[in-house]
Amino acid sequence: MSEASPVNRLLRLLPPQDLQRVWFKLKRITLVPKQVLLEQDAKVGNAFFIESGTVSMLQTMDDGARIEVGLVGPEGFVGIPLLLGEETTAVEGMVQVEGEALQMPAAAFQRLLSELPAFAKLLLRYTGSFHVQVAQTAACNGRHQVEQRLARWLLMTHDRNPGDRFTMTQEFMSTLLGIRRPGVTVAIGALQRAGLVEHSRGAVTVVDRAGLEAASCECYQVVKRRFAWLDPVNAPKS
Amino acid sequence: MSEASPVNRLLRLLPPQDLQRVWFKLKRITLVPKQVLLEQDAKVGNAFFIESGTVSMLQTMDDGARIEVGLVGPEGFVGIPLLLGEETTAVEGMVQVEGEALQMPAAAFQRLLSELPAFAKLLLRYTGSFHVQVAQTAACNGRHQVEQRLARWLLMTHDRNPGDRFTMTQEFMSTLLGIRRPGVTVAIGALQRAGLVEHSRGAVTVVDRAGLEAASCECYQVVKRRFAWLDPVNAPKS
DNA sequence: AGAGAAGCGTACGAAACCGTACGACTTCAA
DNA sequence: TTGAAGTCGTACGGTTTCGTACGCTTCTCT
Repeated sequence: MSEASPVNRLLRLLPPQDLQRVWFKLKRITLVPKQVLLEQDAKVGNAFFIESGTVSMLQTMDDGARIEVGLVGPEGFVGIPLLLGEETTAVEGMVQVEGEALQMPAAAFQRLLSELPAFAKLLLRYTGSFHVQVAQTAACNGRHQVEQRLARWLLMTHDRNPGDRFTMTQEFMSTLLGIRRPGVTVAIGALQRAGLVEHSRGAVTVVDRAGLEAASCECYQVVKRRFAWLDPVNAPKS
Repeated sequence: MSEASPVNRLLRLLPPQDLQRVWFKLKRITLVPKQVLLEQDAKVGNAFFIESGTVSMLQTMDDGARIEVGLVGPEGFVGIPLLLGEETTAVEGMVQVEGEALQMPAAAFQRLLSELPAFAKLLLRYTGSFHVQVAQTAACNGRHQVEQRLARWLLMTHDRNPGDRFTMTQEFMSTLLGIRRPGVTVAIGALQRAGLVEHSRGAVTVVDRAGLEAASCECYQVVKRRFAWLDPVNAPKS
């Protein structure tokens, strides 16, 4: 890889000389939907800085049910266990929307962490924000209704991807939200009747973003504010 | 404080010379039920190493509803935002069961983190385990039933406190679980009829721990395994 | 073109849980 | 002692969500 010009927000916030050091160890890869970056209870072999697309962090239950506990896009990275000194991960990382990532082997990642304090500091701060996202999801799952949660999820996905249309089946959304597939049909139907989204076979389009924010629970805003520190300064969405 | 002899697992796992350094900055305080250690959206003034009792990490919703997203006892500390370089906390820390803690001012805490790599490494690893606890709670809140969740919560509290009896109103439990108060009456009644617990006005007693584990969801075991690395070697509960 | 698979809309009874209310009993302070 | 507040058991209708099933449409492969 020649010139250091990442899209990833964390990498862009690095001091230029640190970025050079980090850049040498990165390999650009393609993210394919349903691709598993972090396998549950397995060793973490790489860290991934997302360049485009989104990755879902999932818990798998004993009965095989899965549910999303966090979402990572170009604002973040996958591989928190490496940063915190854990051998394995309890949370699975699966690609949700196709894109690209910059991959770094675990050994190189950990060496750079100890050599570049700014790098470590940045990733730790991201970890804190991500932690809030997971905590808010826990609260949201406990108290809020399906329609609100779906609206929140659409907004989070919208924030992390260009354009307003996402390839996404109801089946997949139902898994991430931890609900029945027909539950998605009903909830998304309600959002569509309200003129907030449009959906067709295997895709959803955000039509009225402000309306969608009003339809979602406060959890969206709470988490967004926590991530505001790494937003591009002059690039609000739409 | 004279001799460095903490109960707290994190402090006990420190190298002796590091513990000496840390010990000087600690002040022993009493934890009173409902006391707030970390105020939501406020600056974090101190870190707290729990010596006895438990502290709930809570999210407060816009409608005033609260719900627990994590639980800290003598195995851990309160103040993760300080470790990760955040100014404020989005999660409230409130004492759930009375006890004691060792308190350290934020400035001293951060200085020691940079001077004692083993200290920082230990707390980061704890943060990883705690993160799993929150993620599992998110999944649990989304998929599991009230009775299972209550059983899990009783087990987590039991692990972190001596004896089998806890002072605890149904009202308080309902808040932590994010459910109605009569929901607790019903759920705890079912557990009592099954001979797993006994409850009277303002208190719950664990009677059949193994049975309670069977009645809870797998979330309990998943999280417990993640915290096993800091268990006392020869002190399994009951 | 035809068959199969994938994705979606809808329906229905059942279960879980909610919001609320009320009464009984206990504790505590005046 | 007596009132007030705290705590708990119970009940009831209403809402949300579940589990499941079925049929329609669209896509894909041969």
